[in-house]
Amino acid sequence: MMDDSSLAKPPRMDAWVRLQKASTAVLDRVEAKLKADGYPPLSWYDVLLELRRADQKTLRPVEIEKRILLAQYNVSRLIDRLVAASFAEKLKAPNDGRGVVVRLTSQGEELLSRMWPAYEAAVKQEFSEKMTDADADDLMRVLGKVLP
Amino acid sequence: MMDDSSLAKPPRMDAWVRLQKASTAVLDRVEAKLKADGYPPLSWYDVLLELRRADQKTLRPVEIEKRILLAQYNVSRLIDRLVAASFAEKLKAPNDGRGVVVRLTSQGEELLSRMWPAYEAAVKQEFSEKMTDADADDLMRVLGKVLP
DNA sequence: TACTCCTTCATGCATTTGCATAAAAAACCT
DNA sequence: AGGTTTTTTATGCAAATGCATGAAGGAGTA
Repeated sequence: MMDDSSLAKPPRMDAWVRLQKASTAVLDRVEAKLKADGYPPLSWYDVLLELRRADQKTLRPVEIEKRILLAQYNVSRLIDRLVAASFAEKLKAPNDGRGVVVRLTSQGEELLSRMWPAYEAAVKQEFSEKMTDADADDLMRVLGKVLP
Repeated sequence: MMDDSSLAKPPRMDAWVRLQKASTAVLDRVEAKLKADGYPPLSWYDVLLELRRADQKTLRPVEIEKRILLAQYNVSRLIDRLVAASFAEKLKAPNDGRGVVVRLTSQGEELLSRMWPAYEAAVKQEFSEKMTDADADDLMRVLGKVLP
């Protein structure tokens, strides 16, 4: 992940490499646990959670795209999968002939409730348990600097 | 990415969410820059770099699998793509009839050299520049706790 | 040796992603 | 109003990924 041509220690490049390794390692393990328990991918959870938080439990796809980190065409297809699984429904957007509106269904809410304990437990075991609150604050502070 | 059912602040769950968002956001931007300059994905760079570091610039696929974070079948196919692009070559492994050995080619080395400045610049702009060395040390320390 | 088990690597098939583009309505001109 | 640009969403096709499985050699053991 990095060159070693410069002999002076480049702590920020090391940090970059570790950031990528650590985050994907932990994410892989958390997703693996959820899948082992029969749950869908975390991206499903993320979208449904945004819907639950939203006014009327309803969002435009564009809004979903802004909140989670997915390309437009991926959001479009993820929504279709959620609809096919009855966790959300698609309605015509009022006041905008192009648009669509996605609404959380009761089955979607039920999935969120059922999934949360497993999700929380997995994150706890793979992540939270291994650090202190002060560590978490450090992460929040530093990572806040690189966000959009 | 998280529930809000508990009112007490859960700083470590927030940190988990931010870790995922920040790392994918920055990675996306770095990869986008590299692609815009006509370079292959970072996973190619990662493998070639491991090869360059290795004895004889040669590694078994299993070793690659351990060093980077990819499933066995993905490593197998990534290697095939590298070979097809002449950045690496596959040879029969000595002393192991099953095995294969992957060796960096001169074109692979050349790609590494050419790609490094673009890669470093992108990481600098999207990541390093936004924090201090002390911040990077904090990241190293905390993320080190959650690694394998 | 013969048997079983493990490791290493590849691959067919289904799902997901990326890329380019299309279609349709809105928004913004002049 | 008429014309151009932008926004919103979907989709065909190619590439990549995940999953299950297979093939073939190595390792251990009786």
